[in-house]
Amino acid sequence: MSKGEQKRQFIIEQAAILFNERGIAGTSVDEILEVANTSKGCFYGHFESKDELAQAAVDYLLGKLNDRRNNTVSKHKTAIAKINAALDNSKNPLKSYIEGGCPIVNFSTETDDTNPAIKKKLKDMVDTAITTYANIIQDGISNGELSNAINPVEFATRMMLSIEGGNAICRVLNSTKPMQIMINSLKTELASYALEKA
Amino acid sequence: MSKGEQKRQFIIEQAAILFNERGIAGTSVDEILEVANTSKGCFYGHFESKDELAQAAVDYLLGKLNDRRNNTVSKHKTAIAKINAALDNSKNPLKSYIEGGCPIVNFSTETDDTNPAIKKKLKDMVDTAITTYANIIQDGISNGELSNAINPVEFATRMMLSIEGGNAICRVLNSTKPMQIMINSLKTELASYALEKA
DNA sequence: ATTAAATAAAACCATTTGGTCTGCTTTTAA
DNA sequence: TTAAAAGCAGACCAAATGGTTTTATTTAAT
Repeated sequence: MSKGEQKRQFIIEQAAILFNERGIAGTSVDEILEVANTSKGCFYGHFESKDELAQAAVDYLLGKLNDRRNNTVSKHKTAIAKINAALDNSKNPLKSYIEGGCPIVNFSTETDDTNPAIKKKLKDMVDTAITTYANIIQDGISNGELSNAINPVEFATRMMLSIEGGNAICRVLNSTKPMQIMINSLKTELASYALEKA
Repeated sequence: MSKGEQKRQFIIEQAAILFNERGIAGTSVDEILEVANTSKGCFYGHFESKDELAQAAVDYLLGKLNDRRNNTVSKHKTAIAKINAALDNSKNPLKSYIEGGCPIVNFSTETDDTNPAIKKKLKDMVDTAITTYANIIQDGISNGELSNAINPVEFATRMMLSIEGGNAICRVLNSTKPMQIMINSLKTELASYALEKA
């Protein structure tokens, strides 16, 4: 990676934090320059506009989410272990591995009516996540780990909803408890579908 | 209500829609003047600053939420009917009775790091809602409608999480299905705690 | 009819916004 | 080693921002 590419990447990463914390409209280019330790000349040498940076920053954050999920899931063998581990990824919404919390819920409101390109990125991300979880559960049914009484898409959807809701609510309440309650509940429910090993 | 008070209220209501849709930082005073059909002289006659209006707009939106919940809940007699009706209030996140969707999740991100006064309002609102739902369930247990196997606070918390998550996810996906799936699931779960009438 | 409140219109201000341009410095590849 | 390319700092800009004030007109209550 050339020096320029490094700088560009650094700007993206630093801006992503601000965008994720305060929103895109709520973050000025000057603030970005400050945290990225750079100048306007440099900035506009790398990006055509603030919006181009916003797109890149969202890509970066969603990519991080994606990597983390794939990584987590691939570390485990059984469907239950995979889902449980995925849930645990969201254990602490107040101190997330992504500064500022989950970008899906963070950007959804702001971009819903104003930035269709980013909205599309978020949609794809949610679709991918739900599909991933549903497939894991479906595999679990197929190989006899889980009862076919569980509905994969339904469970995956509820899981996604709860995680995102948990992110928002926990931040508002300044407490991780709601998320913990919800994770435990989903884990218990999932375990109840486990079949005895024949 | 005097004419001036009417105008002030009208400005609040119109601004609330914009704030709720695009965020506070994402809405300019000039845009507000336009939708409220008024002038700066009039605006600053009623509000000291944009922030004062933002506070008032959030109060207005949360008040609407509160009224709706109280109204819904009081219309029904049994705990199950009350909770089910409350859930149905969020049935269609894409066409909510509050334009722009649920203000809790809409404002939570933007104000979390930037506006402690509004953050506090949101927190109080969430606390109130969870407590209300938990009390309804507790009453249901007390009067023999529900099994004491249900944990009121836990159920109320998960309910709140799911509703808010549903609001965000449905808007991202441009579909009401996730919310419907979740509502049905919670209704079924709640029904499973119903005791036979002796 | 009188008076006070409400409103519109517009000029005005300081600051901030996103963005451009010039020119100096550093990389980098031949 | 050196020249071209890339990177970068900072002055600069026009437009928009939030906010203020003045002046004049309209409306509503007494």
